[in-house]
Amino acid sequence: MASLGDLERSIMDLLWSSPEPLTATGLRDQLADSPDAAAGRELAVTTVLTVLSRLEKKGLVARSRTSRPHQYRAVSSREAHTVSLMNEVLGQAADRDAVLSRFVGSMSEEDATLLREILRGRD
Amino acid sequence: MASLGDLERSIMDLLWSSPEPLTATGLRDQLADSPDAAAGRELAVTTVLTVLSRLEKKGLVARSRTSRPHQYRAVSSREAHTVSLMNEVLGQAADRDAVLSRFVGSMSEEDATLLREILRGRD
DNA sequence: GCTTGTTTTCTACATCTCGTAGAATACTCC
DNA sequence: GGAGTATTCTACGAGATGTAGAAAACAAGC
Repeated sequence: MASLGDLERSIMDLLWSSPEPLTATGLRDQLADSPDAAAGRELAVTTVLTVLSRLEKKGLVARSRTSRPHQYRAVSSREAHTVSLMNEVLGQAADRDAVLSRFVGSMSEEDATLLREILRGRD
Repeated sequence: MASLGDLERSIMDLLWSSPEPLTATGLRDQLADSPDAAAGRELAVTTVLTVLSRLEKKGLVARSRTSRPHQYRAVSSREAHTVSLMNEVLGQAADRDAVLSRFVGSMSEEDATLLREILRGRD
């Protein structure tokens, strides 16, 4: 349940960045304006709607059907999603200890320091 | 470059678990014996060979061609692979700080303790 | 060297996902 | 109830994956 296609990701990026829900047309316009190579295209609105439906089915997007141009928003934040993915990956590992150990070993000194602080804050 | 299909994963699991390199036939037999639902099937050897070739192309498997039944082994350990995936996920996050923070927040007290010890050991 | 059994490569097809969008349908508002 | 706008249905191409037969390559004995 992890991977997203390029367009799916571009759309999620816009939704994650937007504090307000967006419409399909709004998204289409933002995609066209985006400097992002993977997104800077002139897409049909139906294309965006199709992808939004798929994202909704995947549980990443929620839509409000009350008003007519439906309003779309990300179900969870980008960070929450990233963490879900990390936990998904970590979850299917038999040996958490070894994985976490290697994970920490693979990170930069800055990240390690950051992690220490986060752990200090946690209770 | 992340996701693996069910059969690919079953095969990688066997390779990761085996201290010795395995042959296609050996893998086929182990797959047949496996209680794993996703793997407990009678596959043709050619099927296993096809998947092994794909895994080799993905850089997950290496094979020795010197002797005739080729010997296949995982290029890196299961843990190393898991960590790669975690870093891949984390790497595409703009805000590492927020992600790591949430990640730590999402873990159990045991894992947090584990993490503290790992960080203590690290220098 | 040729035959035979084994192993590997080539080729192929079905299914699924994703990008893409036209056709058809559903709404809304005047 | 039209006209315009928005959504759903349907569809197709490309790529990934599961699956395996046909063909080619190879090893070993005769």
